[in-house]
Amino acid sequence: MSALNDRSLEYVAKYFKALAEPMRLKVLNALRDGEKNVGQLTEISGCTQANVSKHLSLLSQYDLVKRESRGNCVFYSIADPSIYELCELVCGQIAKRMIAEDDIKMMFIEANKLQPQNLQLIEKKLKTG
Amino acid sequence: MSALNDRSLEYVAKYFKALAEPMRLKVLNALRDGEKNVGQLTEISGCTQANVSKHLSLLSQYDLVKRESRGNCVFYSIADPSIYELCELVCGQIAKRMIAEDDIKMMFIEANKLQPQNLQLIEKKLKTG
DNA sequence: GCAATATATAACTATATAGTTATATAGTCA
DNA sequence: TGACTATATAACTATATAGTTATATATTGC
Repeated sequence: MSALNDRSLEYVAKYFKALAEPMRLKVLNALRDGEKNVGQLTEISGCTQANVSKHLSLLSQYDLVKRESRGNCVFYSIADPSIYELCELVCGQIAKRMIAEDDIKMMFIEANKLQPQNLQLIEKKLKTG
Repeated sequence: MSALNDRSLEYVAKYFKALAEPMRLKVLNALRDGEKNVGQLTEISGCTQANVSKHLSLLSQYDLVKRESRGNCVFYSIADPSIYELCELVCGQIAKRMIAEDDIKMMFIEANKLQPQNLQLIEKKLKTG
């Protein structure tokens, strides 16, 4: 990434964007333990089949998943396991942050003698900064 | 990422989203060789100062950059160099793909005895799949 | 205090896209 | 062939956000 031109930056950005969706991450996560068909992924994801298909189409477009139709079904699988490295890197950083957040929460609770039920308020406070 | 709940997935997705913008990648790239102030980043990015400030604010929110105001200026720097690992991973995958694309282009040109000027048509074709 | 500079924010527009429902397409089995 | 199942797509709505211009907020030096 020493001398990336604008076109390359757009390409990289689009790649990150493909991973920047909770539902798509959920699908990719579901494919960790092997291929699944659209029906299974629909059930796991908890949203409509149409939506899952659209996400799979996008993931396919970026070569993040492989598509193979067998009989009546279409099976999807991870195209390149190295995307999990990406996720792990991100998760590592986020884990640190979550722990930090939890620390803040604990301190907040201590300091204000709050009931755990009031955590929602704190969450809100943390979100808005 | 073995048992990520929905909240965690959202968190990871948001993190990727912070990196899913060409302009933000440009800024991060500009910070590779050390801190820069907003004015410098504005010049490098080629967009308005307001826009750069907004992007920096977002990057700051995700702890991707550090903020330090000295005198009249505000200097930003990379908070955690490991984001470049992420980018490198992505770039590696994209590089493969770009080369593949170029190969297709060459074959296409050969096969159709096209003039290089007609590359736009091919680009379009490749985009639409 | 006042002018000048640097950065941040508010208000707005335009665009992209996640999600929905309804429908089309393709494969299976009688 | 026709009913049935599985997947993909079209059309639409709602929402998020990148970018803009104009303005507010600091900070410096006079």
